[in-house]
Amino acid sequence: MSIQARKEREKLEMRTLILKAAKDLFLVDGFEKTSIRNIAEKIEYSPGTIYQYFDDKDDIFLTIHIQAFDRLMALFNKVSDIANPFERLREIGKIYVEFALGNPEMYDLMFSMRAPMASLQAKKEEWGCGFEAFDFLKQTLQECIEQGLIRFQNTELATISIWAHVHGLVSLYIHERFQMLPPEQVSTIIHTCMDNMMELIKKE
Amino acid sequence: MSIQARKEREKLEMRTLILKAAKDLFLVDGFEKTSIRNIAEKIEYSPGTIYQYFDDKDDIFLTIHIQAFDRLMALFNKVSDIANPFERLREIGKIYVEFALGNPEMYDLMFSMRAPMASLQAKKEEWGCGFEAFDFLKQTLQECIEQGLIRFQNTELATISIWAHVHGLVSLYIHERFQMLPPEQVSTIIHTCMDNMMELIKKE
DNA sequence: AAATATAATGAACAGTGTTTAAAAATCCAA
DNA sequence: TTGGATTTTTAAACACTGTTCATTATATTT
Repeated sequence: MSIQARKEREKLEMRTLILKAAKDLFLVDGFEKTSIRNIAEKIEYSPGTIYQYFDDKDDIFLTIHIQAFDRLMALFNKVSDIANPFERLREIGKIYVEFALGNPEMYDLMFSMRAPMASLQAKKEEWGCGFEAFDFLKQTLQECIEQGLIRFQNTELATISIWAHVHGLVSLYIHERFQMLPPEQVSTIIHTCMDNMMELIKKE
Repeated sequence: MSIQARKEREKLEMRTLILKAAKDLFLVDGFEKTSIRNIAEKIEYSPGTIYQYFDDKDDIFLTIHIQAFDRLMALFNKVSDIANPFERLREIGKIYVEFALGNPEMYDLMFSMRAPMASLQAKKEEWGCGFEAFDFLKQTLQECIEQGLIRFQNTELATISIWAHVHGLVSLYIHERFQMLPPEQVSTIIHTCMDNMMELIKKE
């Protein structure tokens, strides 16, 4: 069964090759402006070959989408051992903002892109990492509430509210909607907003 | 000068006709999936004609964009006479959420769409309504701070923070990122989050 | 009515995602 | 090692896209 093993390995290598090329192009030119022909050209294969390894363009997106959530989740896990949930929350926020600002196109793919979410619905079983990240935040806030550290009673409400707040900040920034502010200050303003939010939700 | 006046009127009517068709299609199928040929077909003209009235697809988008902000601003003006700035803020929030949830595609065009923002930059002088809406919120928060009604010191920070919070909520909803929640509850959860936020920022 | 100016058209260009029949490469058994 | 079966890659084709432009049709002015 050695030759079959190699075949499967080669198939996987090809998939990885396509994914890497696609991701590079998505992050530079965006999802819409990246064509299958662009990806094919980059890996020096014909466009048709790509359809041997992926159903369609959305399938490529979906796979990258899942990988991105795995990456974010890996970053979150680095602070999972912080005992104080409020301090853990602060670090989660920092990681989230850093991730978003450092990978704006990827963040967009993860939290804003509209089109391919429908096809993601279909393959829901493959997609668990998104909920995982949400639950990680939720768990931390649960502990915050239990220890009476934040001005919230309902865990789910707190999770959504805080996530929405941070998402709103980075989302408006990424989509260039802070044009009424001095461009060089925007990045620091986001961090000030984060600190401010932490103070706002802190009990006492 | 009557015939020239009529010509100008006809030109404007044609522009309006194109804009209405484009808007209808944008809101149903989205910006990317709507083609110039679709718009042309809807108004029963050839695709080339559209380029007699608009520079390109982005130009059509930009015009609709401006009109949408005018509409939002008109809604805001309805509550401008509420004396208590905190209550005015509450109503602004309601209007904003209602507008976003009632016109999700249009909201997307206004606050999330990435591509055509670049060409908007170029025609910055025509675009004042966006800043107007931002300033309206800012003015209200300024009054809130002056009267010691909210737990904020900095007006600009408060404006960005609150805007981001609400934008985050409606944005995640519109982009279908609340799939971990029971679908039928999502809408009410957003409103609960809004009430919660108002309580959170309220002083005392 | 003829000349001029304006507006609408449809074909053309270069691009898109995707499908498919044919060609090339690989594998396996004789 | 060779020949047949399988798999993989390819290029062409299909139906689209935004945009441009020479031609045609319409309307206005002389």
